[in-house]
Amino acid sequence: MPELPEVETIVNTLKNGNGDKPSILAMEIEDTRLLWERSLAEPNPQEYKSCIPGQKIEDIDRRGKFIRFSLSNNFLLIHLRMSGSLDLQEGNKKLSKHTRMIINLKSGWSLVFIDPRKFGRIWLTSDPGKILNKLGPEPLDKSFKTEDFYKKLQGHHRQIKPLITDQKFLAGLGNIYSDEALHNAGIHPLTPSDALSQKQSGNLLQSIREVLTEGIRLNGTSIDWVYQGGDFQDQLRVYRRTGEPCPVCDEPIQRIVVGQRGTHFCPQCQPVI
DNA sequence: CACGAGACCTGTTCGC
DNA sequence: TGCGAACAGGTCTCGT
Repeated sequence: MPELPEVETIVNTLKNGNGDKPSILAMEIEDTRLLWERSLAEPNPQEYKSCIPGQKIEDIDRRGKFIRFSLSNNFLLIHLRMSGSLDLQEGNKKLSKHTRMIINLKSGWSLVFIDPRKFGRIWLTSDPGKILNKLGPEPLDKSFKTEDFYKKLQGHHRQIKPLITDQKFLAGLGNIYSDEALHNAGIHPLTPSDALSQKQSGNLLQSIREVLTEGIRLNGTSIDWVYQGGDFQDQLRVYRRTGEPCPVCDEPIQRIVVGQRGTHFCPQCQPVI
């Protein structure tokens, strides 16, 4: 489900609080419950349950689509994959049927991991780098330059869409924002990465940054039951708009499958190279 | 190396 | 209305 803007929104909400919900920072963990064991990637459930209590949540941040909680003694990483969500709830609230893990806090609040499709994963580790260091650069990192992006594109001969959604190549883009960025940049999703000019590469990186920044500003994209509270769905130009007129040229938006993902583009604005 | 297919899962929407 | 197919903000592993 969530891509970079949705994960960023979730992290900000937990960190700063939101209306009637407090910040989770500095809260101390009472205990944890694991309702679907396979959600836990590491360590084993017994070790997990014994290591968690008593630790304090000292910081929360995002790397790619991973959420990282810095605890007193180690780190909790959560990847929401397709359908995961995190919510800070009052301890006595009735649990959703799809709750997979709960962390009860001494404050009386509980951090609840809900994940209907069970694809999400949780790691408790003292070495988060072993997981996070595989990720490519952060697209919004200003030290990541256009020339770096161009060189990286030239280093592969791959279809551009699957390449920019490959987390080892670039961290954080998924199906929605890649389709939107490619449309914004006027690049066909099947274009070979090393066929892009310097100018096109620059346009693409700029488009990626624009859609992500706007996505974050609007708290992410809410297109169905999976993620609520965002407004970027109103800005979508091609994603899930098959047959609708392109907002730029009125040509009907087409849907094809690329790298096994539904892919939406305008045949007029995004010509095949 | 690049790419497609199949797995992992459950829920919603589409098409006849 | 009903029922199966298609589809869904992701990623891994295997075969070609």
